[in-house]
Amino acid sequence: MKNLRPELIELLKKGYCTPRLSRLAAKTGSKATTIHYNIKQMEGDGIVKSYKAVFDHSKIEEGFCTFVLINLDRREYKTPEEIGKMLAKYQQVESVDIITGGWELIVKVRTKDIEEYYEFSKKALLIRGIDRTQTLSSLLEIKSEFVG
Amino acid sequence: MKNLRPELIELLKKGYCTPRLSRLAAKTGSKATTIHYNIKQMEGDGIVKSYKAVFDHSKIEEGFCTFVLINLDRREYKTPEEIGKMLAKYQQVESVDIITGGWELIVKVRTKDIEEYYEFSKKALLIRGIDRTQTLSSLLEIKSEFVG
DNA sequence: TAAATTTTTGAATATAATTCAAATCATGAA
DNA sequence: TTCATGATTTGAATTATATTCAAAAATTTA
Repeated sequence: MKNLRPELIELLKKGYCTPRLSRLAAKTGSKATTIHYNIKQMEGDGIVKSYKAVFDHSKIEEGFCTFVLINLDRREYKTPEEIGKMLAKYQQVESVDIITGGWELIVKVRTKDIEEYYEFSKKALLIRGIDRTQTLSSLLEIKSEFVG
Repeated sequence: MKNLRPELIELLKKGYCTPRLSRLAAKTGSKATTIHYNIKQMEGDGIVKSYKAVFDHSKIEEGFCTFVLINLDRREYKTPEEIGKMLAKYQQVESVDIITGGWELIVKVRTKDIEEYYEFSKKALLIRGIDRTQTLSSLLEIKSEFVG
């Protein structure tokens, strides 16, 4: 008998959820069929990309969160987009943005703890094309994607 | 006949979604009742906080994204937590973290455009307790919460 | 104003979630 | 190892919900 949680968490992070039409109908005062019609339309228009679960990061081995500011090495002629796409492949990386200001990239990383972050940084950040990085560790998440 | 989209978007941002047990069952090879049991358990343990929709920000008046690094004014004796909680109240603020490094706070902000960001910054960032801010505008979101 | 289009609705159907009792599996004490 | 206890999985029955579809209402266009 295997532990189903890890697999369920991975699937629910990406999708495998669906809107509750009847609840939305009750809340908005419309009929469920009307909600259905409107939501299918939003899905078709690409407004809604997916439905997913929001987790308590501290309870799924993602308790350590950092923002990494990245300066590229101009001599390597790598674009921010190329480097960004490489970083985006890591499952620890929650977001990657190309930015204006003193850095080319900002990356949000979630790991279990500082040790896992160290291992991540060695393989992901010590690469050709990245000149310098500045890691900002989150001490407290006051607000995050989920407001509840 | 009112446009239902704005209301639906607001509700779906926070919740009003539910896992698709039968799909998860098919995917994992377990029975739907087993998935049900396991997910209820995760909900009870506080691992799952909610189920929500993921939107294409560019299609819901949130096309402009910035990261704001904040230095507090020590003379005002406000804690990062106090200032952070004030900022968290704005609906344009996606996340607020207290961080280590050269700044006390990092805030992720989503607005329709640069004009709305300017209005936001005037009322949210020009307050007692905040000394200096550095705004990093996202030019391209290479990866964000949703991977698909 | 009429015609065409979009949106809402109700009724019928199809799917899926939930409940619950029984069976299976895992764990630890004797 | 065996037995007893608790946890997890399962199947059957029920309940709730989503989906389909044709018709009605509302809106837009000509």
